[in-house]
Amino acid sequence: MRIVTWNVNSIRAREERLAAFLKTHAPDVLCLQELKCQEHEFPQMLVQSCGYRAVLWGQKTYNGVAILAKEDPQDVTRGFNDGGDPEGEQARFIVAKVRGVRVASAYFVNGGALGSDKWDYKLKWMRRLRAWLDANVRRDEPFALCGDFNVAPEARDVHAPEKWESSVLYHPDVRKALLHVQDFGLVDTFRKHVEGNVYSWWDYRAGAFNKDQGLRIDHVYATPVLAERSLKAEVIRDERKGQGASDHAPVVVEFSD
DNA sequence: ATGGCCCGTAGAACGGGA
Repeated sequence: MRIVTWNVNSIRAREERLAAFLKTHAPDVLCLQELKCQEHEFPQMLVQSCGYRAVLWGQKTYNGVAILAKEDPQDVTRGFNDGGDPEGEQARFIVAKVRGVRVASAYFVNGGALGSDKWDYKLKWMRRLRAWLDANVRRDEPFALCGDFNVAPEARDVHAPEKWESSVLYHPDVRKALLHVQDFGLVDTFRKHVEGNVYSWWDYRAGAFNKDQGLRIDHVYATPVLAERSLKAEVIRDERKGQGASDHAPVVVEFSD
């Protein structure tokens, strides 16, 4: 069972690439982030013509998450439903069950600038995620937390750690917040299989991709019972190449059935 | 060379991303 996470940076701008990706890589589960569209604008017909079913939580302009699978995703829930967003929760979290595995597609908060309101919201959102895990996931069930975490966990996940330490993606405080999420009992499955400097996001500017100046911020974390089934992991770097690419590349982790 | 882009919403630049 191949699970993929991919921040598409607008689903409508990525329709051709999405169809080609589904045909070429045929994942069993594809978690998408940053749809940037409302539910009625999502390309359901295209997805179905590729042999997939999609469940999603859309939002106008910003955010938006989806889970695609070859069969209908089951037991779908959207958001934390914890009352943590008085003005309405942002579309950043969707969970569904596919072939016995519960999968979450999460779009963590970026965080703007250090010390900003968005930064505070990011850290708070991650604490809410941990609380959601505590209340909704059993440590002995096969569960995968997939998505754009907007956090690079370790120095080897950052092309220039000393420079990025003062950014919202790699600041010590946000790494600590991620560890608190992980301490629920989740394994960074990618690092079971790949050592060294491998990235999943590169800035559009400055030829960052060609210079491989990236960060690994897209992840597939799993409960131990699922993580022990992981067989291999890779970043599909080809998807970041050429015209019309998202600034994120898909991350694939393959599990035994 | 320490800056370089892309997307959606606009209906021109601007907010936002990372």
